Amino acid sequence: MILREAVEALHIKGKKVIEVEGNTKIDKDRMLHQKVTDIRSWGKHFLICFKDFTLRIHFMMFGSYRINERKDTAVRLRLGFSGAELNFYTCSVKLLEGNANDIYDWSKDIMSPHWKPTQALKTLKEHPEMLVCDALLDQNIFAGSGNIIKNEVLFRTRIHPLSKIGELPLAKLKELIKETRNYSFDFLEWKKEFTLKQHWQAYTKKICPRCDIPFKKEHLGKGKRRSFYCNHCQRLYI
DNA sequence: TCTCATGTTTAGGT
DNA sequence: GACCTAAACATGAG
Repeated sequence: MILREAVEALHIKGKKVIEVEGNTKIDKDRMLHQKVTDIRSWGKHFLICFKDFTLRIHFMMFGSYRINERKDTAVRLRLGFSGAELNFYTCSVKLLEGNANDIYDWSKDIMSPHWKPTQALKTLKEHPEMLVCDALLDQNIFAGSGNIIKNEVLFRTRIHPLSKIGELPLAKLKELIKETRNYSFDFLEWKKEFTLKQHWQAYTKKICPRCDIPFKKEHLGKGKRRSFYCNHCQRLYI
């Protein structure tokens, strides 16, 4: 989102790529002299659309970018335009064939204006055995959510990470969905202000700010990702 | 200096 | 095929 907004402000839409560089294995020359048709994002994917294909950038854990400046480290992909330059580092780069609208379901992107909570609800109901800690990391349900968001949303909604989706009362399930989007917007604002870390209530925390007892820290769910939670105030639905 | 982690894909095993 | 695990990526925080 932050990157997309920054790139939109460059007004490269309609402009042609005049320089490509970098150590990516993709056929980057395909973008040379091609006109950018759109700048988009879906979850953690950053997309630069061309007429017949789309460039997809995913920053994984350690990716970074620079706009109109360069880092000393090896560039994975550089796109040059007249008056602007984009540099991407240590990221996953891919060319997707066809139109992005045919590839991406925008209603699953938790920050999109096209986001549909009913869509998330429907998919969740199809997986009653799924653990909430897994659901909040599932990009097919909550595209854009990640491990920080998972921990913070479960703390805010007072749901234990090992709760089963099928055991949550409907109202609680709806609250979970709503709060995932809510927190994502807070996340975005705090990230822009460089105050994200200060606002963490659960993630990396040792003590529950609500009841002052020690948090549990465990690696839970399919991906064994870090979970910080309070055994006292986060209820286990099982 | 060392370990771990905002994430995903892929290769391999059972 | 379903399901799991480890590896790879490679930087920066604590």
